[in-house]
Amino acid sequence: MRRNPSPWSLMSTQPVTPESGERRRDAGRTRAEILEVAQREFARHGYAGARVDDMAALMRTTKRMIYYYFGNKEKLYIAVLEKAYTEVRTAESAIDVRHLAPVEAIRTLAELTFDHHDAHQDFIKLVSIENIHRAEHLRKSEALTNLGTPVTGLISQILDAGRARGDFTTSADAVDVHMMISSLCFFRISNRHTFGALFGRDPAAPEHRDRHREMVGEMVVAYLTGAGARHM
Amino acid sequence: MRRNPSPWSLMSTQPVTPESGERRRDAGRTRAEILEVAQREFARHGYAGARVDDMAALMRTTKRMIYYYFGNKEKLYIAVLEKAYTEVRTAESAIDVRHLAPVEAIRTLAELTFDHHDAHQDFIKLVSIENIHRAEHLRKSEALTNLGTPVTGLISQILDAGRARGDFTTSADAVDVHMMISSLCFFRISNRHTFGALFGRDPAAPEHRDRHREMVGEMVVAYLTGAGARHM
DNA sequence: ACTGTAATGGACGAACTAGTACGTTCCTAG
DNA sequence: CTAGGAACGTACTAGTTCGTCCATTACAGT
Repeated sequence: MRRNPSPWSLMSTQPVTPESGERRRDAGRTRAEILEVAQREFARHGYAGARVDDMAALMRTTKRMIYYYFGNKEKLYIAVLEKAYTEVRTAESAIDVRHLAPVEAIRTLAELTFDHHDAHQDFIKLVSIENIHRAEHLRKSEALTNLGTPVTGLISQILDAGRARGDFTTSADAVDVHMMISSLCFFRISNRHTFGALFGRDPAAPEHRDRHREMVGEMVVAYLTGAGARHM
Repeated sequence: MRRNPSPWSLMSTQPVTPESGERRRDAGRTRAEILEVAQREFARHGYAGARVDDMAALMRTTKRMIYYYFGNKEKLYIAVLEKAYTEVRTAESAIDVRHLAPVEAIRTLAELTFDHHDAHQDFIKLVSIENIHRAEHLRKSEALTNLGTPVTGLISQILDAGRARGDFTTSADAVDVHMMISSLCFFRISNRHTFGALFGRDPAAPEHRDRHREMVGEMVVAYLTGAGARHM
């Protein structure tokens, strides 16, 4: 039942014996593989729908190891969430648009967010699943609740700079702007299946990506620069 | 274990004995109550997470009746989906913005969509759940796949009229515009829990509703009327 | 009243599923 | 080389969960 019988080398917690080929026992590799398979299975079937036995069958180790390293199904799920969120946050903090003028900075930020969502569809599924469960697992994780989000700070700076230059007319607040950008990037991935079934067009299909990316950037910029305003 | 032991009268398929008080046997009422409870439970726990036994405990009838009327869990779930989608589609087809000028028509459509999402959060959860399962149940329902969506036709008309008058500058297509509007309305409900946990603000809280409604309308109008354009 | 049938209830079973008891093997420190 | 613990595998269990069997009751038409 094992898959991928070919030799391979994944991350190892023990830097000793680096190039020595294959190890029979490698806690780091086993842990990593469990997390990898678990993420795929949870994303595919939801929390309750994912089966621990099925995960075990998809791994090069046994179910016993899942419980050895993670204790129970919920802790495994939380570990998957933590890993996924941490990766996302790492990528997010690498964004640097300080060298750009406010309008192009916010547009670039929106487009990078777009690309990031497009490239991490499993993560989006996990977030959707977590929302169905009212974020009860996310709230149990100190690692995640403490992990602040620097992106609103960045947006706040861009908005201030844009208002100072007179480019932005709205009094919009950073959290709201971030929410709008996320909305536009998230939906076309999260709802691609129902939307596709009802409208005959998979919104996450590659042929729409470039057009949608530009639309998202345009919408955000158009809103902030205040066209079509119904301001008093 | 029964709840609500008080007498009541819900919809009945048999119009005979209308005011005669209580009926012991009423297929219509039983069916309706099963669907009602099932919708709540599926929305709360997801498809796999919802328990048929739990539903039965929440009803004034027994689990046997669920299987008597719906056959199995999946068919019950599909019936819930069909009911929810049909209700939404009915409300949607009642929208009439033909008396408005294009700009205000699209803004009103966006705001009505916003209010509709805000008022039907259980439906949004069902859609999220269905997307986790790649819309496999939705696709099994002829009633749903045949049910075309008139909203894109409406948007198409508005876009044409707006372009004819020179109000709209974009070449945006109706399905894309509908997707953007849906994105903005859907996300703040579907992701309220994770977003709220990470940013300390529940985006679906009542105190943000009016501001967000206006933001959504503004974004759509601003985009279509083409402010901040990076057009070639 | 009477009878066929739709509607209903309760108890049960087979299969599944999270989690564990216990024994074994590999790796490394000393 | 050799403990001793970390890493691992097999087989199992206890509880859950979907679905069904069979008996029973209310209702409508005659």
